[in-house]
Amino acid sequence: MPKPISSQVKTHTESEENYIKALYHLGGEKAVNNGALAHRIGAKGPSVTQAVKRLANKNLVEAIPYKGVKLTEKGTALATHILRKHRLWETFLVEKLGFGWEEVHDIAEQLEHVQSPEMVEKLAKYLGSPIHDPHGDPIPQPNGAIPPILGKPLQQFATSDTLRVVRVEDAGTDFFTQLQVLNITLGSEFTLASISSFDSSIQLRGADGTLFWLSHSMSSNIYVISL
Amino acid sequence: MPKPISSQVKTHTESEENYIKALYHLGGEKAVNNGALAHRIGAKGPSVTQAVKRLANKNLVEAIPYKGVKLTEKGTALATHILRKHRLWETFLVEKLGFGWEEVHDIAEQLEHVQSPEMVEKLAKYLGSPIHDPHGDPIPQPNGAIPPILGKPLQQFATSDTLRVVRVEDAGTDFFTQLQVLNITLGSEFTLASISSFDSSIQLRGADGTLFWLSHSMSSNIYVISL
DNA sequence: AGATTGGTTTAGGCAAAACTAAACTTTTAA
DNA sequence: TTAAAAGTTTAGTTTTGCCTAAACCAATCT
Repeated sequence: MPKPISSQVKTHTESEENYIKALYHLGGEKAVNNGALAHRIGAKGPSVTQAVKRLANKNLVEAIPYKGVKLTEKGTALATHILRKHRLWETFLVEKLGFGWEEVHDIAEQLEHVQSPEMVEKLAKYLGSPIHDPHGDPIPQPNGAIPPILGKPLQQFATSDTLRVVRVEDAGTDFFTQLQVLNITLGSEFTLASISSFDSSIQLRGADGTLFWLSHSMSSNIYVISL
Repeated sequence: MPKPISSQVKTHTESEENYIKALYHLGGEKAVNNGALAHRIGAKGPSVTQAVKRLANKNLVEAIPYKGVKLTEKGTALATHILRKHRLWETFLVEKLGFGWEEVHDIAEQLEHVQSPEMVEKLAKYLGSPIHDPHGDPIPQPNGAIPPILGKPLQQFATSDTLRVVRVEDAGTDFFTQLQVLNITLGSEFTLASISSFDSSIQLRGADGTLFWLSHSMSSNIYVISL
């Protein structure tokens, strides 16, 4: 068995990839400051300063001390590629393995670090080359292009509008279980029955006529289109 | 978006898991010496000595200096679980994504480190709870039980036996491409036409009557059953 | 403007995981 | 049975990636 060496050719560490992801999420083009990055990563300031130096050495970011960090073109390309993997895996976990929305994030966070370009494209094909993941988030394409971001928050619509849920923000387990309780999924359709002028909570009427209220913090994470 | 911290609960590092895997492969029950482990992992002696200490602290192995290392019960359980993941992922890559035999090992080596017991079992179910992977190797079951190891090397059969390929050893890319050239896959059936007394190469007759020779190094990695 | 506050960076530690060189066992062979 | 060869461990270094404490810049508030 001529297989002595584990021939993994990892071009980036997981930590590096996590920083790149965080920067993309927080800033995109714009510069991000140390504190925000530290909070997002879940590390302390000095760890971030240090990590940023390593990333700068690899030309993944540009940093100005005391000012902020931003992704280079190379860094942005890496970020979208990781995001592509993350969202493809989330799609796989939900559509093929039958996981619920709320369960897939942490697993996809591990899977996204697996490095094999061929696998990513075979996976995409296997899933039917989706352009949105189970939460409705756009899946970056192989060339880095980002499909349209669907919908607007419920608040931005008016009473008696007919709406369809096209995207939900990943706002933690409690949010998702509440969605499940209310039987709201991607594609659900409602009419906007009323908006409370007191706390801006929203009342919806389901297709079957049932009425229910959504708190502001719920509705601000639900994105819809008007039909 | 209350998602500041990446909540990966990794109980073992990848390096640790690789050592455990290697020990299982080399020794199973028996003790393994430093050199063999170093060769298998692709590291030098001192790195191994050090790693073994870390593993011993976690009660995954028992080590006697200058004598050897062996897995504890806990270590063996971890090893079979990793092997289960590895072989399930290989099955996925071949059967669902359409990869060839030879391509999947390195990718599965990354996927096997993803830690989510729920995912492993959903994946197994999704694949039809297989007990052998695409190479014919047994997939350890959730309780740690190892399904039967199929077949014996071609050498052990006699002229005019009718045979079916049930397993191939993972002997590197060249071996697999040669199999492909010869159109040999799991389930292929042959009769053993002759055995060279000179170099113990083997001549097979395919179902369609075609005759061809296999070198000893090829045939020793092909496992068959007699029909 | 000057001082206090807040955010950032440097300095110095620690653990994992690899390495080389040197010391130390164990085995083999004269 | 002792000496050389082979294999293993210790000692000390490196890099990644995190930490705390202390120093340092920047922005605000009186």
